[in-house]
Amino acid sequence: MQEISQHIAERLRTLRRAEAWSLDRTARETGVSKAMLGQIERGESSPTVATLWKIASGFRVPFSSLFEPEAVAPGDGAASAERQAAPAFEGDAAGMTAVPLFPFDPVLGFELLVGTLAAGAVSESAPHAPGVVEHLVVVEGELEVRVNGVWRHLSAGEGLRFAADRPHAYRNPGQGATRFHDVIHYPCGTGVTSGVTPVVDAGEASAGSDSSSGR
Amino acid sequence: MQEISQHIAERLRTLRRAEAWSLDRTARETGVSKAMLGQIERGESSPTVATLWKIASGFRVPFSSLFEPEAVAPGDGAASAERQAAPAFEGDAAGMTAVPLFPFDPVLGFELLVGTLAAGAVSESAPHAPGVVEHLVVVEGELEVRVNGVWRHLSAGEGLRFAADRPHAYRNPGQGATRFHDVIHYPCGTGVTSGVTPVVDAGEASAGSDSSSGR
DNA sequence: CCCATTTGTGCGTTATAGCGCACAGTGCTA
DNA sequence: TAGCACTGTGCGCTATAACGCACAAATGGG
Repeated sequence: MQEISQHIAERLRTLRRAEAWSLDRTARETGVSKAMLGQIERGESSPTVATLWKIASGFRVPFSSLFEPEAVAPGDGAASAERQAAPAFEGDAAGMTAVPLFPFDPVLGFELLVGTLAAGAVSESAPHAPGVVEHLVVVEGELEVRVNGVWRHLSAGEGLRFAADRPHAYRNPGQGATRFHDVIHYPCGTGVTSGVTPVVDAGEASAGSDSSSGR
Repeated sequence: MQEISQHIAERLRTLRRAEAWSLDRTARETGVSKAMLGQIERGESSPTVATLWKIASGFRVPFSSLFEPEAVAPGDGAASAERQAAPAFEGDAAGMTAVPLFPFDPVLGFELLVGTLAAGAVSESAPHAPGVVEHLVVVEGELEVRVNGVWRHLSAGEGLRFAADRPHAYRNPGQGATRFHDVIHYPCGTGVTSGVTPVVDAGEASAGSDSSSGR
């Protein structure tokens, strides 16, 4: 039985637990037989897309959420609200620093870096994995970004969105250092260490971790 | 035949066209038979999850992308790289401004706002839709954010991640205005206008809307 | 306690997914 | 032209999804 089916099994159990529905009730709400629901939950069957659609409809959740990791529960985010300190200094030979303020979040599929570039410095960036998108916002100073061979100029407060999966570069044309925020989004299912095999967004959903309270 | 299967049919055709693969080649790459691939493309069959997994593996795309709208192609982002100007002024009675620098992007499921708060001002925020997560980064000044009844203090350069689907508030305890970036992520399948029925991200599934589930 | 109802599982049957294979159509080459 | 390789489709067979039903165990009420 494949990993994807294990994930769906777990997801269905979670949904059912959350609603406190019996298999019987779930069958009535989803239009999928009780026996089949049981098979799916035990990972004994690989349901068709049509069946999964019925299930999602019955639970009134987005279809894609059947394949997602446990969403950040309303309480969890607040409970684990983390104050990110100003990042420690970290630089490279090109006069460029790029320090994570919010590390890669596999659920949201993004990270936010604080970058700095010394006056006159140029920094080349190798392509990220396919599908990676960056949004830059200049906080202080001047910044130019080369995308598709074209240098684009950004002043403080200005931003630029571009596909980061091809070579690009940064340079600081100003007299002083520049500081910017770099929001990097990775395609769903990939992360900083991108793999090329399809992954269930669950990532490390090893289950068993919440056998108690629902949401 | 259901709409979901139509969507997957289209998605498979798109993937195959993009790679310029024949059914035969695709069968070899994915391990799914040529005949079955043909059935799926013609919407004559509702594939199981296991089969879809094989297909995604063969095309080396994230599993979830089979259900997503046309992803931004690697080239498109660069071609459509947009320079975002510093936002025009826009304020409210509480001394708070929140102006989009990058408007909501349905593919990435996020938006980035530039917020300002006058010295001493307090601004309450109603809960966003369930699952919405915010990341704040203070660019200039001091900012405090109330999450779960607890005020957290942030200085310039510091950040905070929190679930935004419950009441929260901002206030500026400093002597001067504060400026911050607000990165808002919406759960996949939802956006600024959230829906609770299962939707293929590609389209508008018509379904009775019963938002009492709170998911 | 007994009884009725509910719960989840297993089984056999039905429906359909998934397959290998044959075949008609197409394009290329000698 | 004929021969060959490739392409997508249809068909019949096999495997499995999905089902209804029976049943043992659990639960709750009188």
